[in-house]
Amino acid sequence: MSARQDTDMASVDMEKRAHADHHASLRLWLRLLSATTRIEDTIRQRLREQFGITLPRFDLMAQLEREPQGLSMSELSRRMMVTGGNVTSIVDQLEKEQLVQRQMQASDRRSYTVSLTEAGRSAFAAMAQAHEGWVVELLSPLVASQQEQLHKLLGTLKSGSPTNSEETK
Amino acid sequence: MSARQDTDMASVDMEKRAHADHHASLRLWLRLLSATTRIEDTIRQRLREQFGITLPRFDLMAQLEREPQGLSMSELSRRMMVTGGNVTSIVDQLEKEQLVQRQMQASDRRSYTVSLTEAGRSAFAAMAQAHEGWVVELLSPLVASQQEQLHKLLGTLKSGSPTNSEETK
DNA sequence: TATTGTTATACTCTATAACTATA
DNA sequence: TATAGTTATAGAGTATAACAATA
Repeated sequence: MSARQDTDMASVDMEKRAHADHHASLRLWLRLLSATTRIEDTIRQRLREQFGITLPRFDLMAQLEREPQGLSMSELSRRMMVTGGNVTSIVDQLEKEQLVQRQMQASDRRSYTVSLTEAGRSAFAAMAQAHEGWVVELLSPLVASQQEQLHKLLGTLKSGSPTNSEETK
Repeated sequence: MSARQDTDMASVDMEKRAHADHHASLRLWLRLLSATTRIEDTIRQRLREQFGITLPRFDLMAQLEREPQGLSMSELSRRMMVTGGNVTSIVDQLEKEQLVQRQMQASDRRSYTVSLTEAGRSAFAAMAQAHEGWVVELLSPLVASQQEQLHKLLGTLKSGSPTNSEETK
């Protein structure tokens, strides 16, 4: 067998392997998407039914709960990765229900600080507890060691595709 | 050490363990959600920029591509897990762009068969190829064996939480 | 000029419900 | 009556862009 032939065969094998891997990646992605969507939809539905709240509103409250001193609108916008107008609308709704409050900033009169009210804090505590229970329930098909494994694998993915072969800009 | 004490200590340990596990589950869920959302948003954005198509439209075409003989509106509705009116609207748009076609059913005049047109098939082929490349790229931080592992773990999750301890109805 | 936040608008996706035609 | 599909409507979530107030 010549080196030439070896190279040809190897390249054919690599091509086959690449195709198989591509299909495996696609199957993995579809499974990742459907598993996540199923859980997310369940949580969304239960939040609506049991607490009359939507996921973005819950998420905004969760951001505020982690920052007792409050956050500016622009910081909320950045953390929730949505544009400013949307944050205004969510905060408007939550403020109407007296779950959050806007407070003037002495230092910069353009800017507000948004924080949970006392009612908001206790409402969020109840929701967060239920939410955690649902998550535990929905992930329960995996035992603790499997969950740990999954957590690690997803951590590798989280970083944002560092082996990106596309143009950077 | 009495049996009584053993029981107490064990139950305290179990409680601690349960709390730790709950927080681990929550962290896992947040990581699962953010990883999936990041990939989904990237794909959604590229589909829009490069092909002027939305994810639901792409998904509908993907369903049809797998069934060359076509699908009824109600079957599409079932598979895409959205209500009928939405399928009508998506099919309307795709039909206007001549990517899919409605064909009368001889057997039941209430029902249509929707299938890809020739243009739809070739347009979808181009999109699907790009899509697969993006998925491969976005999952590339994980090597093949890790992807396989992830696929298995998600398979356990996929079934729909069989250890569901909540009321069934 | 740049930044913070609001307002106005538009679009997609979704669900519900009333409707038409056919079975 | 029940089913297949359409239409109308409403609401959530999102983005863009114009705007006012302040820096």
